Amino acid sequence: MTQAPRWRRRKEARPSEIVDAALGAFVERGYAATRLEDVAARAGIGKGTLYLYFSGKEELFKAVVRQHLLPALAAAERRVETADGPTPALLAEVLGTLIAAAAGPMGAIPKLVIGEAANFPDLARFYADEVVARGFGVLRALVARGVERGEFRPMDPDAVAPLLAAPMLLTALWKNALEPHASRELDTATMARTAVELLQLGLLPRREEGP
Amino acid sequence: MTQAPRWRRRKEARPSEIVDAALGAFVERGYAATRLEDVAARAGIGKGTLYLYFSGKEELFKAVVRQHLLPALAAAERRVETADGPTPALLAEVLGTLIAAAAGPMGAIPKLVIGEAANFPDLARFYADEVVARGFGVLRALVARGVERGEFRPMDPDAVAPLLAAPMLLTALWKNALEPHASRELDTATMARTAVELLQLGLLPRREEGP
Amino acid sequence: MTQAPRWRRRKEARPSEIVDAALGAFVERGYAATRLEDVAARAGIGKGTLYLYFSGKEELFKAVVRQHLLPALAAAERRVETADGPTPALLAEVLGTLIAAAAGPMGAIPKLVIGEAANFPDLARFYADEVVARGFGVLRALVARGVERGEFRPMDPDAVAPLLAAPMLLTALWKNALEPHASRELDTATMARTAVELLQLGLLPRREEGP
Amino acid sequence: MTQAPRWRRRKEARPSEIVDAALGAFVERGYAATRLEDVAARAGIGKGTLYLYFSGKEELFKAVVRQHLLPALAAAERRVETADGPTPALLAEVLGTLIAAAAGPMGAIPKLVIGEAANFPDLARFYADEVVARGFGVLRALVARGVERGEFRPMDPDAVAPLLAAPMLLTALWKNALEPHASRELDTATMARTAVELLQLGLLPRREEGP
DNA sequence: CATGAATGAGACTTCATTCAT
DNA sequence: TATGAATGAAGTCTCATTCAT
Repeated sequence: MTQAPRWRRRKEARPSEIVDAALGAFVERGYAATRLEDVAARAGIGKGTLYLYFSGKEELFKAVVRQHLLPALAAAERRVETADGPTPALLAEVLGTLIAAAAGPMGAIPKLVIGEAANFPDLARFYADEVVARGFGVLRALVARGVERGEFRPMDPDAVAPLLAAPMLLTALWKNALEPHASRELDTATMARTAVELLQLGLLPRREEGP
Repeated sequence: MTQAPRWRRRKEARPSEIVDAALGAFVERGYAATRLEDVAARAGIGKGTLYLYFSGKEELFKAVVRQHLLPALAAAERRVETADGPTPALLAEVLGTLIAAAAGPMGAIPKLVIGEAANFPDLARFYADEVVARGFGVLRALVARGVERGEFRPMDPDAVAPLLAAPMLLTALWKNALEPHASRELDTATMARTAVELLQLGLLPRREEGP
Repeated sequence: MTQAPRWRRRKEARPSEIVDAALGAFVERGYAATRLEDVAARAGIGKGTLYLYFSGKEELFKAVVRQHLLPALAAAERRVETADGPTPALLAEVLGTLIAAAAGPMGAIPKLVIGEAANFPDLARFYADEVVARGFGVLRALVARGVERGEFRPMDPDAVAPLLAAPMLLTALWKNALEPHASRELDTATMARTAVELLQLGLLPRREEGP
Repeated sequence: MTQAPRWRRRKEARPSEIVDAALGAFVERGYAATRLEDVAARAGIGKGTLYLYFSGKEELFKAVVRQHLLPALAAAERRVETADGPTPALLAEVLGTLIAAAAGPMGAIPKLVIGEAANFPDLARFYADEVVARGFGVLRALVARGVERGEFRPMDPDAVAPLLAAPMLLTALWKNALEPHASRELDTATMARTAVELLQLGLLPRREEGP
């Protein structure tokens, strides 16, 4: 149907297949302990084929981070921008979604970036400025919206945003790093519900502060 | 009093000096990228001398974690157990202390453990069960105390504890992994103050819930 | 006259185009450091196409040597065989031509062969026996001619031939290997003139040796 | 007897042992085809030990060149500077020595440098400027001495020097690269004698040029 | 005929660990 | 007890060669 030249079809799918394989491997063993040969095996290709698509381990790592985080982030931004309705409900929804996502495999990425930040300064910068800052931005906007509409107490959105993100981070790291080895589980649903409840209450205007 | 000749003192201090050197090295480069030769150099000893005190890199890593976390944890436990006075104030104090500590070099340890959890399952288990669980225990006790004394709404302390820990974790990781590379700083003091305010309000009994 | 369709011309030219491309690449980077992909690119063909004409890198190398040296050698042989006139003038002409040729790109071939002799014994043998020996043969014939005609002192042509070849070799290697990196140039014309002068005088009969 | 610290004795001999082993290996197979593992085996050490003394293959190569050529060069310089007696005899002695040396294993170094010049520009520059230029300098001084003392015709020493060097170069390359594979040998002694004879005669004042 | 995607053997290099001194 | 020279397993990366298209 498409006029794709013979081999291209495969070639175009490859990078993304490799990145997926790499994510899996990195998540399981960490960046340093992952052998490129394993990544290749997971992707069902030869060792050298990796180098047709990525200039080395480092580039592959960066590609993993970029490919898996930016789409999710963009989705979150859009959700908040286009939302209407009461802010507390929006907060509940966003927090719930984030925490649920953090419990999944995507939550392994922060672990990777945090662990390797010292060895990949530019990746750390990218992650800090483009992912974390943008993520905080979404939450800041959410808080500002609530404050403006009188649904939240007047608070500095810059100071509050990290606190909204914190439960998600904790979930991501616990679920992807420690829980597999721990003797007790964390109930994500309860976690999310409690977080929303606690933060909502913390943000709502106190009665005596009202008019 | 002890008949130990002077130079024994040095010998007895060695393991701890080495562990300190190792912590510094691990924090700066991560576990895998740290060369034992660098640790030895930091400790001012020869490469081979390390092996007189630790059986290898792995043991050294575990010693780092054990040595630096358990004392802080024990201190926190004692503080809560022996405290009297209103719980909200105690919460403020504990959270403030924890977040401040997380911003310091000790906050680098979670980063290490999280990053290497997959490669050191028994260390991960140790950390999850002995450090995290015990840490949560302190916070759980704190919440339970407030609930019992009617200072907090009735809530499940198990569900709330992680939420109290989350800002500390975020601080630890941000300060020790990303901020050195990021273009913006996190104001720890504001962070702590806002966290306390938000969580206190979220925990306090709502007026209409009172009698 | 031939019924070959036009595009066959291209096909027939291919091997020679490839050999030219290979010569350029080998000369620039050396045999081992030359990637077949670069040769293909220089020749304007695909990597796999090389293998339709040459069975591998080694064959290609041999083809380069054979194709570029034998014609020049045959020309030199013919020149000496058919020459008449005084031998000193012929010596001057031949030496001048050889040194001039050595300064050009063809002079890069000795460099290649010499550098790879150990890895290509049969090529080394071919070069030693078919190129060098034949080349020496031309010079030997030249000297013998001069001796026979009483224009040169009686000398062993076998012993003199290498000495006539030496300036050419030095020129070839200097121009093609070292000069590009050196801070001083070699003046080929002066070199040739001085060589001819020196060798002519060295070969001419001394007056007291005459009758 | 020496107060050399335990391991030092060995450590100090090592670099030179390794360089010797490397020279042998490079000469036999060429730079690119030589595996560091072979060099190590020749030196009787482990693969990794090489890296305690040389930062890599490239450094090792450069060390080989520097270590083996500069002493011989310095010796030649001294010989000419301190010589007295007639210049033609000095010329005979120097040329004879050089050609004899070129026929030995040291003569393999030019082959190496020439073959790898393109891949080691700085080594090529070093060799061209420090070895070749200095070598030419010795010969230039020799010629100038003869001219000044009226033992040689007035000639430009700069133009003559390369011609004196050429037989040595040819000997070095033939003996070390091609002859092992060729069916005929080059008689070094005859070569040297003929070269001296030819060049001396070429340089001596012609009778009619005298007063 | 021509291509270039895919491969995997092989080389360089690093570094945890050992052990003679 | 302390050292650091030595080691070799293991990992990253290159590139000649193959073969489906």
